[in-house]
Amino acid sequence: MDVQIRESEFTDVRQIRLFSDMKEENFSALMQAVYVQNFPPQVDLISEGDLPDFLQILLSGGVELYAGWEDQSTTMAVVRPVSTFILAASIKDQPYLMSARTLEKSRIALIPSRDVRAIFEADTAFARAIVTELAQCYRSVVKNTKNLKLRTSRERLANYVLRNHNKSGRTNFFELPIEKRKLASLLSMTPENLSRAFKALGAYGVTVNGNMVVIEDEEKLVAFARPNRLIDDYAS
Amino acid sequence: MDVQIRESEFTDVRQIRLFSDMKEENFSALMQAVYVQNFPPQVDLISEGDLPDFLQILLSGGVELYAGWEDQSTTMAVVRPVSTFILAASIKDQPYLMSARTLEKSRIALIPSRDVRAIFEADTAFARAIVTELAQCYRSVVKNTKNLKLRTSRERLANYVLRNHNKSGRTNFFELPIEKRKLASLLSMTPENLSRAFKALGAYGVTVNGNMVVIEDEEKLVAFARPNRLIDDYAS
DNA sequence: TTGGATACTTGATATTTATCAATTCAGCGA
DNA sequence: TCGCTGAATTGATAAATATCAAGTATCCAA
Repeated sequence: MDVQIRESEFTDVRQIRLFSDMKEENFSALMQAVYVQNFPPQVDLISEGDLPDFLQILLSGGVELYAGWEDQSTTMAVVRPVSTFILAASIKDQPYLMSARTLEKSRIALIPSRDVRAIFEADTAFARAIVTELAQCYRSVVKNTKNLKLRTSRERLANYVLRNHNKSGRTNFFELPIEKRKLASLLSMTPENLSRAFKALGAYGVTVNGNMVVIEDEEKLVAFARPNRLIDDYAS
Repeated sequence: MDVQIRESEFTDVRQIRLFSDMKEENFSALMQAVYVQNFPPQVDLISEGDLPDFLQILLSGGVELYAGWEDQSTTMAVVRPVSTFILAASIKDQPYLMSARTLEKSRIALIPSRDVRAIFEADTAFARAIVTELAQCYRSVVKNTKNLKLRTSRERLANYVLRNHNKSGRTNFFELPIEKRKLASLLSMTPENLSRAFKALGAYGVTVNGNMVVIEDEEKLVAFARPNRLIDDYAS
């Protein structure tokens, strides 16, 4: 089952912020402990409540983070390569607050949490990178909370469209990276409501055909969405 | 305006997790840079979007963290002594995502962010403590997101009541620590809706009189609220 | 103690969002 | 290519939540 990490993936991992400044010897030590697995779509990787044995790094594919309560479930985030997930639980050695499953065929590197914590003690650059990464994660969740608390579902969708529009190079179209029902859950709405919200954005020059979203009049959409850097800017 | 930090406060600060394991010399160095200010109620301490000059430590009183978008505003959290706030922004040297104002007469210690970052480099125990603290903050916000996305406003209120009930030693009553309209905003509802939600909890043995909340039948309330450790447990 | 400001409550109504049911559509394996 | 399955859409309705408009209670300062 387990496979060797590929040379190109080794380089990819080295380049993500969390590892880029580490001493070579410490990075090598971590990579010694790594093992890589391939997963088909829709496979559960971790379950909320479990204890974190591994820090996971998504090398290719896509992962959904979701959470449940009673008989409900909601999509919390979507992880794209190359990036780590469930860092906070690994560091604190506390139970996961979210579950994770693959969205597509995915390759994932696993580093024993124990090793992460060990190297953290030994490598100041790594420690600093972890702090930066955690602060970044924290800020992302705060932005998401503001998005949820201050906007209606239509406004959330409009800003989601704008963010993806920018991410995909400001061409006037982009492809939805996830199923609509997952997008609905991510934006805290029902699929029916999402469908109607997309229709409503027609008035601001947005048309949808399957996964394809076309922005015909960015200005109009911006006027409606009123994006804000303290909510929608992922970088800061 | 500025005043000296008191001996007892010095001890209080030393005891919070963030500082408890630091080397004595580094802690002293940080405390050299500290200055303390007294604020009346309803004073703005920081504004979202500003750059973080200081790490702030609430010594006594209470602070509200809030955020706005367009002409709306929402209470994001309430900070109680002794604890730090806006740590993530200070560490990342990025603009605040939230504003802060005093709820009551408060004493606040301010440490220049620069000094915090300097000592962070020098003291491993401090670095580790910051990581733990940030991971904790991150997990709190994730729990809050789950609370928002998975529960109705009544369920959020019921669980809020239970959490405060537990915090206040499981006597069958407690006093609301903030105004109802702030509580409403914290729980993402209108004051009118909060008022009605409290009434609805009457069916589960909750009665409210001014700030006093009485829990007559904990079991009934628990059956309705269905608290969950991955949402409502602040410790883990 | 008294007046005024402000919070809180209550009722009526509007808006937003969810639910339920019925199609329609799209992808995929036989 | 057909037919199956699950996703997406659409319409009708219900529930949750917000808004608006009075009123009532509470707190604080003169």
